[in-house]
Amino acid sequence: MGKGEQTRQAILDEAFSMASRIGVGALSIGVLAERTRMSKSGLFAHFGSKEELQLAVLRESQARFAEVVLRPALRLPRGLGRLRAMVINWLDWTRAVNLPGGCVINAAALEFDDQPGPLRDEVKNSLLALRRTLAETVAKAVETGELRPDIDIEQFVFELNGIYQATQQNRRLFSDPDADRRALAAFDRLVRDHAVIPQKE
Amino acid sequence: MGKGEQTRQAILDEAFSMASRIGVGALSIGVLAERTRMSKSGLFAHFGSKEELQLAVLRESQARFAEVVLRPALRLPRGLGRLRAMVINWLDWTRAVNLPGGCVINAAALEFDDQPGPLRDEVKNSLLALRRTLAETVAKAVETGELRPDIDIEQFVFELNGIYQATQQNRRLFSDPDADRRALAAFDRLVRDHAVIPQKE
DNA sequence: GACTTTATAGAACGATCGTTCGTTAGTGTC
DNA sequence: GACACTAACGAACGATCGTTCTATAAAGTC
Repeated sequence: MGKGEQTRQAILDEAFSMASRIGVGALSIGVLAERTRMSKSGLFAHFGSKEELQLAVLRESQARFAEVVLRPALRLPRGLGRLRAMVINWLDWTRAVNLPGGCVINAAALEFDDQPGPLRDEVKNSLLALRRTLAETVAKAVETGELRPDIDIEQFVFELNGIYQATQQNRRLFSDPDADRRALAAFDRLVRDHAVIPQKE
Repeated sequence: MGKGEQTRQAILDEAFSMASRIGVGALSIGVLAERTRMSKSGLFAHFGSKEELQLAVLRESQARFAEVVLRPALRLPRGLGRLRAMVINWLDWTRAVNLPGGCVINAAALEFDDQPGPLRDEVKNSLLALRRTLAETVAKAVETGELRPDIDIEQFVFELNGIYQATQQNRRLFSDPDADRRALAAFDRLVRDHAVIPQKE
């Protein structure tokens, strides 16, 4: 890795953590330069524009997500176990990757959802990709015979996302110590309602 | 209503709609003055500080929410019907109140969840109040004998919030026409799983 | 070690930020 | 019609914004 690539990565690291706290939109080149002990212009040269920097942060986030959440889960045998692992990784991946301020992309989704442009597109594609992966994982739990073949997979993913969002809000805004437990309870109910063998409780 | 109060309200209207699109944090006094055809200083005088303006927007949002979502539902007889009405009002209250960019407070929750200060506190209190109202409404559906007496009400509200968040993301970011249907499906499943008489499908 | 390429710094740009000040215009009261 | 009070303005403040230059220092290549 050349010198340039190295500092670029260092900048990105700092930008990543900063964006997690204040949002991608509120990133400032001046402040970022201060934190990385560089000149504004020196830092700027690595990206060419603020928007490009923001995009880089979003891509960085996506890459780490794939590394920390998806990859480990996809190494497990397909089926409910893999799905469950993926969801659990997802629920607290921001801890695993040292993101003090929560998922950058998820926050950006609300920030840019009605501001057309490259940033919004990047966010959209990221989240769309995640949904596809989740959908495939659910589909495979159908193939293994653990989930019913007639389930609405889109609906299933929709509800998974709901669980994630609710968990994040409880954890981050309300510091709720029960957030994890609630998330798992919701997930279990979701699975139970779509399992092949209906289990009375 | 005096002249001052009148323009203050006009400013707030514009700020409200603007904040819904770009976020409370990105509000700018200069831009806001332009849009309301006032001078920056004239506008500024009504609030004294930017933060006070932002707080006013959050309070405005809370007031409208109570008016449009809670009040109509609370006039219905207590029980599942009221709960359902409340949730339905909640799900698209931003349309009813002409908020092109989605709920201001909900967006602010993600924006400020790790930035301590008055804004965060205001958001937190708003959402906490909503949760309390929802919890009471659920509790009354237990009293009427429609929901089981042993249910975990906090968990129920947790999942309601998940449904809301998922619906908003599907609608706003992905322009999903099925968002409403999915939300109702999730709500019905939630109710069914906690109803007094377990209904096989 | 000379040479080319890359990386960083420094200074300045015009624009916008939130805020302050002094002043003018408008409104309501006696 | 004089008076007090409120509402709005215009100009300016210092700070910061993203960006563009030009120049210097470092790294990589032969």
